[in-house]
Amino acid sequence: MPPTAVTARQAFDAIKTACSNCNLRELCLPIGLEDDELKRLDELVSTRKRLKRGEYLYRSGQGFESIYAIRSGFFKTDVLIEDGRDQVTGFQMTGELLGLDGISNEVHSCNAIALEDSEVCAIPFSHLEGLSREIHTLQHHFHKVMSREIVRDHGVMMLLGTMRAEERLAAFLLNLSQRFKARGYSPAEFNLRMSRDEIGSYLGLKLETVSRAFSRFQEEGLLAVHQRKVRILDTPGLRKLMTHQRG
Amino acid sequence: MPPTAVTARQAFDAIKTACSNCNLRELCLPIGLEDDELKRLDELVSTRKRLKRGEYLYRSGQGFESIYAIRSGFFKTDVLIEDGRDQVTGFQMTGELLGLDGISNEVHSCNAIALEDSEVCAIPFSHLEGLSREIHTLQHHFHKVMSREIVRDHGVMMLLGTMRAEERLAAFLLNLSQRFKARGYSPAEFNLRMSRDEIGSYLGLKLETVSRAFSRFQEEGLLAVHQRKVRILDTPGLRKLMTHQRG
DNA sequence: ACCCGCGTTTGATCCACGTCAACCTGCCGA
DNA sequence: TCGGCAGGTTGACGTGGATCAAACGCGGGT
Repeated sequence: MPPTAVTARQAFDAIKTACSNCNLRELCLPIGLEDDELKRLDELVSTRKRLKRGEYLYRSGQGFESIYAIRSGFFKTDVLIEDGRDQVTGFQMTGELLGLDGISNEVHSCNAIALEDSEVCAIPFSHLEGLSREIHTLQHHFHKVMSREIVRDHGVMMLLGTMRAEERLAAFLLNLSQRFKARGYSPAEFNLRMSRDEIGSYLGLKLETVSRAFSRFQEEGLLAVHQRKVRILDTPGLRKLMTHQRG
Repeated sequence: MPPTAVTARQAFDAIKTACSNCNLRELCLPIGLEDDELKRLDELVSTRKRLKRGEYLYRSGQGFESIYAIRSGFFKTDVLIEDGRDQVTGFQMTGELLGLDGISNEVHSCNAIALEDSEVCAIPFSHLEGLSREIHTLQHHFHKVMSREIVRDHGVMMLLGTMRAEERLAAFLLNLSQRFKARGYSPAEFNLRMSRDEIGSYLGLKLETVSRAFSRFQEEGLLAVHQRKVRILDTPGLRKLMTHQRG
């Protein structure tokens, strides 16, 4: 089948937003939907949006009307308060949803910023609610996604509340590793999309502490770091460090 | 209308679980429902359950099938990991929902423990999903509740990630105060239902640090504490301490 | 190829909170 | 009434991570 066999129609289909031909459908909202249900989901995922590195997808205080599924790229969400403090509340990658925080008050309660050039599908929330009233599977899956976010947050609370610096970083790296793996990338070698400062903010540490922890892991042969390039050499070692180290 | 005018039927109605005559209906799931919708919600809130102080409502790992609305009492939720660490992830009071964490994996991911004698309404989750497919208002309200939980968790992350001990305690007390107020109790004077250790776990501090912070607030005239009895004397002072104190 | 600037690394010092330990206090049961 | 004890307070001391400061090195622009 030579390239010339690609019709205009096919080219259009390939470009247009559609869950049914998105290779993330096993990762994203459509999980478990039947073909005909998937077609209906296509209808509501109307808008696709590209963002350059550093661009805001939404800002705290802005009106909420859509949630966003990440098609490609990498984001962070953060909260900031008047006195200048800010807390990175999460890093989101391909297939994950952004904007769930906005549902409660119809206003976004954090900022979402692209850490690399990215693309998202905007899903008007009222449409999603409408469709999930009709498609049980979609409804249930959406509830699971929200619940998973709550569970994840509890994990971060545990991390921030009880772990020491190196344990936090180990937990962070293992989590990233596992998520890259789930997306078909190497769990052992990846590029960090965020700065030491952003990692620090997420982990409740200063960038110097993060940097030192990286250096220490390297000394101990747990991983190889060079700037933002990380190669994990000893996953069990990291895991042990994360759970054990008490007293 | 003398007491004898209370019929058996009315007495029964007063006792039986029913959102439509629950005085929490403005606080709890039924918010915004029409009378006829409220009646339908009554049907699904089938079971009421009493718990004594210290009893578990559910445990981490247990199968999930219901969420719970607190009718009266006070709870904590916590997560614990093998090595003995535990993190209190929240304190819940009248009108709040418990169990949202269980939706994601059909298994509870934390423990819920009554901190005083309490009563909850069990809401079978599949029924709730069913009904919320029919009642838009209920669906939307439920989504808001879940989203609010996410936003709350972000607030705790901010607290754990960026605040110093006294700021954390101030934030905690102001939050409690505001929630008591919303329930018609005094925002200035209340009894803590939890120990210093539990507060510490929630705030990522040791009980000694919590105790010292209390003493310091007392010295500074911000509040009067005696054991678990707290009287807030200077709300603006606490608020200032919470947001300002940088450098 | 060079320079400039930001993100990162590394070192020296400081301090908030943790740790350890003693003591206090209100409560409950005998 | 008393004794025991769990929870809370207070003090002395240690330490992990923050802070301050300096130097490094990579990437982008000219």
